[in-house]
Amino acid sequence: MSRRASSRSYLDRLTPALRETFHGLIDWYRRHARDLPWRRTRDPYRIWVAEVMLQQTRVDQAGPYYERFLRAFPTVEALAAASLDDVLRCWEGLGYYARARNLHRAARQLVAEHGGRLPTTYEALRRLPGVGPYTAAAVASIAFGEPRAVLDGNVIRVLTRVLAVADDARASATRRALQEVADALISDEEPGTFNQALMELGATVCTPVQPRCNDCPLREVCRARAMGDPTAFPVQTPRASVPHYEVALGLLFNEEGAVLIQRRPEDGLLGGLWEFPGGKREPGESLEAACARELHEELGVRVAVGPCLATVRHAYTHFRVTLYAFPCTLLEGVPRSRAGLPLRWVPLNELDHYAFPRANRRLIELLKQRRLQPDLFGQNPVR
DNA sequence: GAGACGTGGGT
DNA sequence: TACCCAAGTCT
Repeated sequence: MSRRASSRSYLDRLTPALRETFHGLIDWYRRHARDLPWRRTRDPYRIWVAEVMLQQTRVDQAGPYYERFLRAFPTVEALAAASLDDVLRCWEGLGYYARARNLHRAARQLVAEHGGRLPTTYEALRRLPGVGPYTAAAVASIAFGEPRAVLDGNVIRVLTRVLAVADDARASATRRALQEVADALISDEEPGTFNQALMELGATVCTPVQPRCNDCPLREVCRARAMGDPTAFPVQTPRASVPHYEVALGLLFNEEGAVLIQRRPEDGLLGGLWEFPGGKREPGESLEAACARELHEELGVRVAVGPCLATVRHAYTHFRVTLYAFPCTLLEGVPRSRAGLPLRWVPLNELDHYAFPRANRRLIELLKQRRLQPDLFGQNPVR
């Protein structure tokens, strides 16, 4: 079963009949393609934005963001001229915020060095921050007609099923061999359409669960279907379970009723987004103590911690958190970020002007609902 | 190469 | 509830 990684290949499974059937995907696509916003444009910038938004993101979720983002930043120049905060605010809720930071950085790079135009080749696109093999192939083929095969989750699923690939689909040797197959199949006349056809098939017919094999144009040549259980492919190793953290957040109000927020470092998790100060509870520590300790460590102040006002649970990719929000009263000191992060006092009705992580935003919504019960805030009036 | 990096929907 | 995962990229 296992071969030397350097020699792994599935090209010998590409029979003439199978190649012919794959070629028919372009016609299938013309009849079944969904009408999606980014399929109505030839503008390379718009196609680029769409492909970045679609990384690890469902079409239904990206759709509204795509429209809104391009209204706000209709051109490379407009995106380059915007502040990162404005870009992140537009991206809030879409996740993987490095995509927005890289898009912004790449736009500035293009304006500074490339006349604000997108590169027209795979190799040149690949050099832009946030543009990996998938995005470079997608933009090069769809916007510029370059025959470069995309290999995304959809294509991997379709190919491993049709060819009954029993190797771990996440292994790099398998990826390379599948890329080789996709390169061998792609249409030289309509590479962009072929790429989208293969992805569309994976997204709408050859789905992870309950694939619609009876509607599949590849059903006659699909080895997985012949074997009886298409969902046995792609073969992947199960993920490890994720840790769960408890995080105490401090709601520190000033005399005007504004609350203190701080901006996260621009690299790493949720980079560049704003949040309430706080941090993880340590073993044997109460949540209230964790809140006071974190505010002391981060802001150099001593606070009295009131009763918990709200909790939010949230699942990230590789861990899980529960947020606990505590109203805090300043006892000693003036808040200053020890890490040199930007701090700001913000009236509750202006929190919408800042990009927050989803879990923080849900917390804000809960607190707004309780504005009519000022006693909940104890000695910290909301108004 | 393995792990970091978000979020929402489906089962 | 808990787990899976979706048009990936970076380090």
